Amino acid sequence: MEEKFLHAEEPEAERNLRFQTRSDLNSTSAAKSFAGFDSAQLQGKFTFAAEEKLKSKKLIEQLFKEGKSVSTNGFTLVYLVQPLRTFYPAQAGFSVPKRNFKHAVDRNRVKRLMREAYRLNKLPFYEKLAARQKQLAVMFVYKGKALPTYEATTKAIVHCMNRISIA
RNA sequence: GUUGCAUGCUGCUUCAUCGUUCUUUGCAAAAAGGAAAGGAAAGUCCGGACAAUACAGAGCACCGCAUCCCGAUAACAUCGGGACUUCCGAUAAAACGGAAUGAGAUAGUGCCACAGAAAAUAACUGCUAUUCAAAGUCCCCUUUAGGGGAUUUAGGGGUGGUGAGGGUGAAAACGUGCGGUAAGAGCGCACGGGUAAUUACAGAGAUGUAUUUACAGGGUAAACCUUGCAGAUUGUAAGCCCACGUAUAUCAACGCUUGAGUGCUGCUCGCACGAGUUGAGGGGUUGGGUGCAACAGGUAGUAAGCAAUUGCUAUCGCAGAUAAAUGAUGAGGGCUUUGAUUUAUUUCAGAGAACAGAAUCCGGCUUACAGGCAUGCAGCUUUU
Repeated sequence: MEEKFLHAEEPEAERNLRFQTRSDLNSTSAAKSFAGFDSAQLQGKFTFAAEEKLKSKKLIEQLFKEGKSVSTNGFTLVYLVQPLRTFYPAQAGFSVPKRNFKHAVDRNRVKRLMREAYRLNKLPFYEKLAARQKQLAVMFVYKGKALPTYEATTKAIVHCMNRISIA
């Protein structure tokens, strides 16, 4: 991936400098730049690496404060256009409120289903974002009260991702 | 054989595809290999380890505990062995078995559903004394309408006395008998029972037996509370380190060789260093590492002990996330169950799989739990 980035065109790299944060510059980790993203690399790979997860507490707070949302069938997708410290076009998190599921076992089950659905269906979403040179912070929240099935979850997640409109 | 209850153990499995976290090999990358939730990980109710802060002593508050003896343990409110009290079961009575039986209801306050007159001390009702009115009966006087006296009352009103008769309740003011009284009452007496204390004896002790004295006291302390005993507070988001960042933003105090402060120390003295130090406030980071996975450690054997448990030997390395990994999907095999089928749990088809997810770590306790296995008890049934 390192080499691929070095081959990237000069003007495009320059243009994307604004996506890099100060900490990126300090660590001089060029691999973390969004500029190096190439969807062809991920073709046929359904990974979900640590860098694709939404982990920063600050960012999550900002997301819920300023983000827009789309929902289907109890699944809500909160998203925010925001420069990230990764070369992936998006970072995703999954959440299930304690209110509807009392036991941790059930919450974990729903989160795992959502993560699986996202992992297997994220590629078209990534390509769409990469084409427009945008990075997105994304959080899926399940607000239903019954345990969803695998099929229903997949359907809803894909539907949510398709409905997002990026200015 | 079957059903139920109790206790203990167990807590489906294999493969494929695509992933996640940690880790090993590797300079690195790519890649390959290895490991990855529980008996309760839960509740957070106790006890510790670890850490920071505080600490002369005493008291208050708060929180917890509650029969006795011995033992186990790092420790405990836990565990083991034995004993006592109370209650329940069992029995003719015991023996025996079981128990969320365990300071105080005689310090005080509160509460006691439904029913019942009434749930704690009074009222109602009843009983009873007296009185007023009324009515009846009898007698007397004047007279034909009244007056006076006596006496009576399952009825009415007033003033007292009385306490458990009211049969409802989980529980009704010690029980039975005699006396006593206007009527009654532990008001008195006899016998019996209860509570508290004294003394004696038995016992290691809880306690038991006897004696004497006093008392009348419904239950509830898992309602507050009282007594005794024990306890510093906080909680791994503790704490430590690094990075980032501001050092002359600003304000205050003390000090600049007449010595602020720092180090040594628990403190004082003393010695050394010595020009800044401390506080407020503002700004920045809200990242990474460590804590943090080797132990009161697991497994097996063996020895000691009634047991809890402990010693010794061998062997194993067994989660470490942080918006939080340990997964998703598919197929098969066992298991349970339903329907059909068969000589046959033989075959076919469908359905189901509990409670529940590490968050610093251990020892307990409590609560939840489908199915399976083992043991014990009880009921029913079959055979002998």
